[in-house]
Amino acid sequence: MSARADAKDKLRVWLRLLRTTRAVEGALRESLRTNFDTTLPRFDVMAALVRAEAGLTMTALSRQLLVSNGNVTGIVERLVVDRLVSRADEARDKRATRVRLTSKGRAEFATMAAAHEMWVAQLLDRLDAADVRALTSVLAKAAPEHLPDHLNEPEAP
Amino acid sequence: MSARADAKDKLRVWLRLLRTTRAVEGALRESLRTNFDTTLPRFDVMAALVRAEAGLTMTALSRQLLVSNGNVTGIVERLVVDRLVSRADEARDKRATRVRLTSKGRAEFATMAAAHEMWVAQLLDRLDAADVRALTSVLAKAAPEHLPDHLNEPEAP
DNA sequence: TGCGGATGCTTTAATCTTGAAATACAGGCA
DNA sequence: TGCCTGTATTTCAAGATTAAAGCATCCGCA
Repeated sequence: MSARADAKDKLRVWLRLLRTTRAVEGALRESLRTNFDTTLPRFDVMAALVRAEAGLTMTALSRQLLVSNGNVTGIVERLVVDRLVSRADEARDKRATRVRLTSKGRAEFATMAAAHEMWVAQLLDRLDAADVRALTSVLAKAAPEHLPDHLNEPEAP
Repeated sequence: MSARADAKDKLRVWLRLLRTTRAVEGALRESLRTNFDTTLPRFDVMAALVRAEAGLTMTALSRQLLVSNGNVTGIVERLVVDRLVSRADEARDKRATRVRLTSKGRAEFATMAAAHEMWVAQLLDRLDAADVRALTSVLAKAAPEHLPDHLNEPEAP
């Protein structure tokens, strides 16, 4: 196959990927809003934090979510106001802040996460196990780690 | 496989899908900014318009891009200021507006689209033809048309 | 004809998002 | 020690995004 045809096929599949992702994201956003009165970015931040018992720095958060540093500041700020996360000075590095889920945040996230998992399963209802495996393996090859430099996330310390 | 394990696998693959899409989108956004001093939403609107010789209404645009109607108003407004698209009253329906690429818009888009296609091909470099086919067929099953109602786009008149 | 619900669009407030600039601190090295 | 560069974070301006409200128009139907 010519490089030109290959590029066209990749463009087509990229557009399809983008469209599917947007549709699923939109459905999840709507569900989060109507059921829990919250937003996708807030959910994403809490999801990143729930696995980090000891909390994460702002930079670790922004790298994990692939969003800008300034963006995280605002989302965390609003979560702090709602007492869902807390901030504490990092002992070893006076520049850094350690962000953690509060117990309230942990409790609320648990409820939302269960619903979220169910919604995703419903949205991807038509995919069978083989589809999921195929998708997983293709995405592994195209994964962010293989993309240009500035998108790469340095390994944890 | 249990429904529960199935749900977990779907959640995992969804997170991977989201992350990959974000990484590619981020790279494309950066390339558009540094090379053409424009943004992804502007590019998306122009891409939707380039295939519609006769133009599109605001609603058709917002449905095609899966974004809200109010959002399109703002993006088109800025494109009009830059003389890349034009607005005209729709003859048959006084509520509607028909948006078109100007010749300047068409020319600028042609240049950007060529680069964009190349960038996408590079970003998806590691996928071979079989991967692209597999991805296409899986996404076809999970496509937006199969997602909840409010995400569906009614067929053209 | 005229009513009533539906549709197309814009506006608004709130949130999200980015990229760049500014501030503060860290760490290596002369 | 003192500087220089790099890192962590916040702030800012501009743009993007949504949901909801409001206005104008359309269309089916009594």
